[in-house]
Amino acid sequence: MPQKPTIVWFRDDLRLSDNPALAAAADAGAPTVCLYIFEDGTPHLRDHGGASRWWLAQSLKALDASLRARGHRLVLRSGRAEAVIPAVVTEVGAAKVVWNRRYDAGGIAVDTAVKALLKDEGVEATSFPGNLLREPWQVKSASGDPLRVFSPFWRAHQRLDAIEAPLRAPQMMAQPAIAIDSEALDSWSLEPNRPNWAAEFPDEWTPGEAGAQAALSAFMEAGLDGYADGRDRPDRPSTSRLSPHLRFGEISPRQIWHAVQMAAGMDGGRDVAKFLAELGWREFSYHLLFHWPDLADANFQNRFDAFPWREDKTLLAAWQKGRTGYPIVDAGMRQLWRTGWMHNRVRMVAASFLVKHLRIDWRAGERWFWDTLVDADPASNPASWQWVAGSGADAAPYFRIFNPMLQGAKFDPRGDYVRRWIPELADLPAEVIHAPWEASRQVLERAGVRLGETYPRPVVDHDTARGEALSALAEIRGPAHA
DNA sequence: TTTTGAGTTGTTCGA
DNA sequence: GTCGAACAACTCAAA
Repeated sequence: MPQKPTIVWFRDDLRLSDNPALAAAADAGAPTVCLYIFEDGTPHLRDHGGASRWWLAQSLKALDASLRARGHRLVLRSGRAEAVIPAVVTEVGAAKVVWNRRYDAGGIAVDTAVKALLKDEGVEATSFPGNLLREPWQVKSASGDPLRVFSPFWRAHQRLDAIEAPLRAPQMMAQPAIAIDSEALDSWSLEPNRPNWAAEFPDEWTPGEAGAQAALSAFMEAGLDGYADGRDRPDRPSTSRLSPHLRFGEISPRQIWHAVQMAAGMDGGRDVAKFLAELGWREFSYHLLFHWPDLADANFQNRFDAFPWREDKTLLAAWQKGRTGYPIVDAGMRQLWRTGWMHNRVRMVAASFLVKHLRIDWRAGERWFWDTLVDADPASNPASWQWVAGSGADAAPYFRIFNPMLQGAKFDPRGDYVRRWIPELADLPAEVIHAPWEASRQVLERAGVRLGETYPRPVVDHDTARGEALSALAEIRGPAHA
């Protein structure tokens, strides 16, 4: 009598190494069925955005290829997990289902319901921690409460037990005896066509576990040294670009943590500490999402419920298309559209511009990023938008309004980043490239720039917009009301 | 128990 | 030119 199979339910953990659910299944020696469910359309779950759908398609192909190299395959199904899981359990006669946890309210609700359904059927269901360094509820203040400020959170996080070493990919996984139907990936229409706006994505990215490991190695070779300062420079390749790999769990934070610690020796150093703190921000975002489940919908500070946001479709569209007339903002928005990613420093400037200069609700920006970022993350995206808006935990001071010209001059001093993404400004000298409207007529003419024709004039005046933002913020000043 | 100081990412103004 | 102060309100931990 062969052992009954175990179903490994893959979600945002599309990797074989350091995958606790997969390792547990393999160690138990039962035949392993590797399953992915496309759950879009499930109520209270957030559907993938467009760029995420592209990445997901590539990542599923990569995972399937790795499994096939081991004589396995990835079984694809779509629909609601509460229906799909019991159906597959019946089809294969599984005795057990395992998965790695997720932390958004909708996902938790689905997983809890699935677990209950399986229990009723006498099928074992076990979830594992695999996608964070620590479970969100493990980090607490001295009084046992969740933390709302990053620094105390990160200190408390680091005071806990050492981070365990990552798990190896399973050597052996027994095959199920029967063939299992799989849907065709193409039938999900994850990849765009007419137009194929992702045409340039493959030049930028290698989704999948091998691509993630390669990105980590490349970063440790070239980017980690000098990271503390270099990470602010969008004109340089000095960030890890691991975010989409982490988003889909092609690499675990624990693998990154250990690789970087190993490379740095025990004492670390400023660059390593700064980089690991970025993992800390991801942990903090999940901590917030777990304890405040409506993070993507509701102002963390409810006094912002009274903020006089502007509904202006024209301005929102100008921002989305990279046509605000502020080069650093537009370069970022165009990088986002073309590559599915934007440098972190520019994200802050572009987000601040939408929220403060245009006074458009941060949720509109959050949704745009959700749709266009390959790393669109259910925790980091809303947490960071709220941080920029000033409505979030650990709020930025309300008076912190990024000046796009100063930010450009400081972090893209030669203008190379702007030139790369806004070719119509490529011939402008560095002195005026972050404020073309201040250039003389001759300089503009020599560079072939006609403001209002080849490149927009600023959609708002910085000083005016700043003043208006400050008075709008003054309106909602004062203690938060319960 | 109360107090104190610091808190990812900034800008402007006036001396 | 440089430099420090000012720009809220609140959380958290150390003293």
